[in-house]
Parts: sequence; C-alpha cells; structure tokens
Amino acid sequence: MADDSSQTHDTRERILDAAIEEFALNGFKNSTTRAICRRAGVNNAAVNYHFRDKQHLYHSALEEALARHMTRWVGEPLHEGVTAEERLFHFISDQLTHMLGAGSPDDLMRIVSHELLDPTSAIDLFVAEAVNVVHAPARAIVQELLGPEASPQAVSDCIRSVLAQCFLLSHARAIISRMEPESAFDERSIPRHAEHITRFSLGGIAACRESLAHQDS
Amino acid sequence: MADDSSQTHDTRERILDAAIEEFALNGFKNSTTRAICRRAGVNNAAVNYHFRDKQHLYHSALEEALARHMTRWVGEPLHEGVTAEERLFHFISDQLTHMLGAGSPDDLMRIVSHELLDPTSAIDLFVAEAVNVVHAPARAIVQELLGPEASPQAVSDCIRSVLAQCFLLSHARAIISRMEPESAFDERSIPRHAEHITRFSLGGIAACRESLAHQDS
Amino acid sequence: MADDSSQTHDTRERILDAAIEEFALNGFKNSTTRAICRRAGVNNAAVNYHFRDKQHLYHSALEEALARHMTRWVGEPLHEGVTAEERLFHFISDQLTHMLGAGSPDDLMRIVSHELLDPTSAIDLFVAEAVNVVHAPARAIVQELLGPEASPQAVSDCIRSVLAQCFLLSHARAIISRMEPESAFDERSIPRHAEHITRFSLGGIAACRESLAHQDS
Amino acid sequence: MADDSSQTHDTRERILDAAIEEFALNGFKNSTTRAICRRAGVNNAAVNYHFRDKQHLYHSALEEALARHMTRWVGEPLHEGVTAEERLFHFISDQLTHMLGAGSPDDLMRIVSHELLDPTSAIDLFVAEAVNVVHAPARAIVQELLGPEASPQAVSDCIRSVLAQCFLLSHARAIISRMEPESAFDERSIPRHAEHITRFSLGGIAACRESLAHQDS
DNA sequence: CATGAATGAGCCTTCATTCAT
DNA sequence: CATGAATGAAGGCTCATTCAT
Repeated sequence: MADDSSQTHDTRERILDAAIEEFALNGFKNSTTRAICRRAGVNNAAVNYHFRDKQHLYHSALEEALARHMTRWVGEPLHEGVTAEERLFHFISDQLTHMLGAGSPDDLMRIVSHELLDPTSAIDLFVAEAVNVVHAPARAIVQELLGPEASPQAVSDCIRSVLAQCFLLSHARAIISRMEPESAFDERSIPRHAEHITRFSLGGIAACRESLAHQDS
Repeated sequence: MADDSSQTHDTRERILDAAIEEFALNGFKNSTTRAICRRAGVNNAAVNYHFRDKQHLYHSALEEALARHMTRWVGEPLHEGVTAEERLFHFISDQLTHMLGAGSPDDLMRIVSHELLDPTSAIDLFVAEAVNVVHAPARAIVQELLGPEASPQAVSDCIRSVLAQCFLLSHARAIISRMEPESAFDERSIPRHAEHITRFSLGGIAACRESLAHQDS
Repeated sequence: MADDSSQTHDTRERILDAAIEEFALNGFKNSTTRAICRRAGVNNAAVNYHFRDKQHLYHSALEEALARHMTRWVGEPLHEGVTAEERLFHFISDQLTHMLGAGSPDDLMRIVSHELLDPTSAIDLFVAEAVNVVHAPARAIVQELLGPEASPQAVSDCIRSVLAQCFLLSHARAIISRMEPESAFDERSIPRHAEHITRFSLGGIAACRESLAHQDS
Repeated sequence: MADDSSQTHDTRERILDAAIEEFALNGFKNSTTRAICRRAGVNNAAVNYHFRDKQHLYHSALEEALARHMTRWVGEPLHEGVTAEERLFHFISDQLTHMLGAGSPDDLMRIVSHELLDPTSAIDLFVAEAVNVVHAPARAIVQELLGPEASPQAVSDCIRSVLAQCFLLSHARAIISRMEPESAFDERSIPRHAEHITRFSLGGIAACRESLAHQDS
C-alpha cells in the first residue's frame, strides 16, 4: 500500500523522468507528449494538467535535469596548496566524468546538443549554468596558468580550447568509435583521455603565455 | 527532347537543393517533404515519385551534399619546403573556413551534427569522408610534429585535440555567441581563431612529444 | 455555523452568477464549466458537486435568471384614466428598456435567443413567462385598441407585430449597427425608438381595426 | 461509372453541402469538422486540404449558401404601373417565402442567427447582402409610401419595422408555435401572415407619414 | 513524366467528469 | 463540505504517402 500510494501520487515526477529521457533522445520537436505519457504510464492529458503545455513541460524538464546534475556535482573544493596543473587535471576529469559517465548526465548532454542545433528560449538556462558551474572554475585555473596579465579574451580562448577537447569526446562519439574502434569509450577510458587532454592543454596554455609575453615586450 | 530531359533533371536537382537546405536546418524528422517541395517549387508527390521515400531522399541528399563538398575541397597541396607548423595553420584555417564559411559547407556541418545525435546508416558516409579528406592530411602533419616514433594512438589523440577546437566553434556557436557577445563569429574572425588554435595546438603537440620522449627513455 | 452556511451559499450563488453570464455570452455548448468556475473563483469540480452536471447547472441558471428578472419587473400598474395609446408607449418603452438596458436583462435575452436557436426543455420556462408577463398586458392594451369584437387571432397578430419591432432591435443589433452606424444603440436611444415603434404600431393597429370593420360589414 | 465519377470528384462540393447544414444547425464553434466530413462521407483531412482551415471552410460555406440563395431569388421585377402597396405585399411575401419556405433558405437564416449571437468576421458578408438584396428594394417602396420628403432616417425606421415582423416569424418560431399552437406555421400560412404584415405596415407607414407632415408644418 | 486529389495515422490540446481525500 | 488530481473522449490540424489520370 505504501508502494501503491507512492506509485500513485508522483505522477508529476514520473512525467518529468520520462520527459527528460524522451527529450534527450529526440529533442523538443521530435518528442511527443504521447510517448512521454506512455513511458510514464499516465494519461495523455496529465501533461497539460501538470505543465499546461508541451513547452512548459520542456522547460520544467530542463530545470529538473539541471538541478539533478548540480546536486550530483558536489564540486569538492580542492585543498589549498594544490598546483594549478593538478587542479586542471581534476577539472578535466570532472568534465569527462559528467559527460561520459553512465546515467542521466548523458541525457543532459544530449539535450544541450539538441538545443545547440535548434536553439529555443531554453538555451539561456544552459548558458547561465555553463557560466556559473563550468566557466567560472575554469577561468580561475586558466588565469593562473596564463599569468595575471593575460586578457579576458586570451583566457576565454584557452578555456574554449580545453573544453572543446572534452566536448568532442562526448558529442562525436558516434564517429570516433567508428573511426578508432580500438580506443575504448567506456568509463574506464576516462583517466587516459583526461591525461592526454591535460598534457595537451598545459602545453597549449604555455605556448599562449609565451606568445603573450613576446607581444608585450 | 533536350529540353525535356533538362527539365526533368531540373526537378530532381531542385528537390535535392531544397532537401539539403531543409535537412541541414531541421534534421531528418523535423523536416517535412511539404516544405522541401514548396522550397523547390514542385508538387508534393514529386518526392515520392523521384525518390520513393523521405528516407531515400535523405540519403540522396546526403550523398549529393558530400559530393559537392568534395569537389569544392580541392585541397591544393602545399609546396614542398613548407614547414609542418605552416601546414598546420593552413589545415586549421581550411577547417574553419569550411565549417564557419557562409553557404552550403555549413549545411553539411549541420547535417553531420544531426547524424551525430541520431546516427542513421548514412553516418558511414561521413566516417569514410572524414578519414580520407580530413584525417589523412592531419595525420601527416601531426606525425611530423610529434616525431616518427609517435604511436598511431598518440597521433590520433592529438588530431582529435586539434579538430575538437575547430568543431566547437561551429557547433557550439549558439552558446558561445551568447556567452561572449564581444567575440564576433562571422567569416572575418576566422584568421584570429585559426591563429589561436594553431598556437595552442603547437604547444600541446610539443608537450605530448616531450612526454613521449620521457616515457621512452 | 452562520458563517459556514453563508460561505456555502456563496459558492453556489457565485457559480450561478458566473453561469448566467457565461451561458448568456456563449450559449450552452460553447460555455465551459472551466470558464464558469474560474469566473466564480471556485474549484473545477464544484459544478459537478453542486449541480451534478453541466446540464443541471444550465437549468438552474435559467431558473435563477428568470426569477431575478421577474422580481425586477414590478410592472407598476398604470393609473386609471390613462389612454390605451399612452399605455402602449409605456409597454414598448418597458420592453426596450429590458431588452437593451445594460446589465443582466440583456443576459436573459441572449439566453432566450440561444434557446430559440437550439431549444431545450428549458424553453417552456420562457414560454410560460412570456405568456404571463409580456403577452397578458399587451393583450389588454391591443384588445382595447382593436375594439372588443377583434378576434383573439387578430389580437395575437398585432401583438406579434409590436413585439417583433422591439425584439429586432435587441437581436439584430450586430447587423443594424453595421448597416446604420449613425443610429446610436445605447440606452439613450431608447425613447427615440420607442416613439417610432409606438407611432408605427398605432397606425398598424388602426389599419387592422378598419380592415376588421369592413370584413364584418 | 458515370455515377461513380461524379460521386468521386465533387468532394469539395459534398463538403460544402455538409458544412452548410452543420453550421446552420450548430453555428461555427459547435460544429465539428469531423461531423461535417462524416456527413459528407470524406476523410477528415479533406477539409484542410480543400479549405485550409475550419475558418476558411466556414467562409466558403457562407459564400456558397449566399450564392445559392441569390440564384434562387430571381427577384422578378414587377410590371410598370403596379402600386407601391402591391409591391410592398410582394416584397413581404418574398421575404416570408424565403425565410419560412422549405429547403436550404432556412439553413441560411439559421447561420445568420448564429452570426447575430456570436458575430465573426463573416457577418460582413451578410451585411453586404442585406444592404443590396433586401434593403435597397425595400427602401424604394417605403420611400414612395412615405413621400419624397421623408428623411433616410425615417425610411430606415419603417423598413426595420416591416422586416422585424417577417424576421420574428422565422426566428421566434420555437416560442410562437408553443404559445399559439393554433396558428399553423407551414408554407401554407405564408399568405395569411403576409396579408397581416402588409396591412399593419401600410397603416404604420401612413401614420409615420402623417407625423412627418405635422412636424414639417 | 508529373500532378491534383484524397487518405489514415498521429499530434497537441481542451473538456466534462470522477475519485480519493 | 470541498478540492486537487487524474482521466477518456473528442477536436482541429499536419504529415507522408498513394492513386487515378
């Protein structure tokens, strides 16, 4: 009976779960409320009752997915005295873990990808989140590596270069795994990728720092 | 008769043109044969008559788009005696031009992105093209920069790091332009981005080369 | 307890108020219980709770509207010694006031109009009311004007002719105001219309009286 | 086979027929395209294919109903030398015939009534038709009866009084037949009603003429 | 060779109603 | 006494496809 009541009452929750999965699979327009309701095991009209609209359901689903992502992302602050290089490695590992790790983070990435292809008003949610949760910590690390005189522009360029490498692994998986079947793509390969990206990025940032130094003098 | 055949060819061709643009904009499922036919100025039934199916039209459109892209990508081989650094810069500039440049190349990128999200059998076409047209020249350059002893694995990792930076600019445009409105994103900004990516990548590759050296010894 | 009962009564009453307005505006089928409940500020299920049904609510609303109309229509009996002509003018003015005057009388007219188009069993309520409240006084006046020998048939014909002129102003307002934008249609124009209708009707009744006289002789 | 082809090809026509009947019965909002298509024996999507929209179907149906009405309304011009009184009787008989006569004219009247209760943009069609086909001939007759000095306002008032009596018979049929069951309402009663309305109206117009004369002097 | 006409499936939404609390 | 939650039915519309010509 406890099971029954819990099963009965969280219709809203179940719709959100189903919506996140469905929107991740097919994007906004290609997802159907019917499929979402079927997946959630509720009546078709429930979507309109609880969320007014397919649009509003989408927004609610995005916010929910982001919220879940944030709670999981504890972002354990590194101990004092850790070098910027080590923090960069940690940051990259975190990114890869959240992008490639099993479970719903992948849903969020797919939703982002759909938004990138077909931006709706919801994309602003991601921009805000990206700025606060990803860009801010990255900026601290990269600024330290580039030196205090590095312009915001230069820092942004390097952050993009770092994130791009993480992002590609998640986004182009379909092609990469076809081109290089030998490079495994499961969770166990994350450290290997993190190492390469860190090494490559440290070299890249160092090169940029040198270039800036020459430019100034 | 010449008139008739040219007219016939025109219809098919016009549908293909329209389909490429439409599929690039909206992906496969979100594109409607109606919109394609309206854009092409032909009857709704023409798609089914000439291509049997929406699916078959999609595949034909992809092949056509790829073919056009290949013919345009003459890939003028660089003169002998050019340093690997210069060739890398050229390669990156080419990539950015084809990804960000106005016109149909962007169409192809969008189609690729859609395929990455929702792979169909058509994705193999892109894999083959990526290997032949993009990866092969990149491999030559990076191998030279990494040194002859660098393993294929190491080379692939670096190629990915380079391409990732190009790809992000094209794919995450929607977010980047919202996060950094100051960084222009038109064709004129390509040289600036190419310079940064080249510098960053050269530094990264150098770091990887050093690491390999240490590892070996 | 007094508080509770007044609260209860309030809910039912508020639903009735809202229902009358809504049914007047949109008729039975085009009115939604949702809109009624929203307007009344009560829960959606309240309609079914208090009135079992949309149908039953409709009948209750009609009865309520009629009852309110009756209490308002005190029909102040004219002083003795007033001529039939003056009483006719008064009668016509009354009709126009109740048909065109602002406020709920108009609601009742609209409900009647809807019933005329789509008669339900509720129409009998209106027939009874029309006979008692409208037709009876009119009959007295017209009979006096037509003369005592006038047949009920002749009297009914003339009553219809008089009422028709009043009714048209209320019912065809949408067309008339478009055809003759200059003739104002607010409450202030009632006397002007009443004068014309009275004059026209007196002439018409006189003509009928003459005709009856010729027929008899 | 001739039957089959004629049956097959006039889908548009059959939809229009069904739409006129359905809209006459239920008005615009309460009519469903499904019911119309069922009645017409065609697919649900046929409405959208042939008329784009429920709205556009409505307009097309109105225009068709009006056109049919016009062709039937041959309006045989009266011979010269006919008195205005006789022409008025003819006019009123025509109106009653078209309002009460069997067949589709009733459909048109019901659509008009629905429009009067819930005006849409389509009401302008009726206004135009009313002006041209009904008001213009009536104005000629009434002006002659009222005398050349009668103001347009006075003429309009009398026209309304005449038309109101015709209109009531068609519109309030549901109540009248309940109040006076003895007065038959079929086509055979038209002459009797026409006679009364003519007599009443001639008397009314005469009274107005006298009043105008007094006013002037 | 090509097309106008027609169709069945499916989508999003609204509505009146019911039920458990 | 009253309500939030949930539902089945239905409605307008779009889409890819087929068919007769």
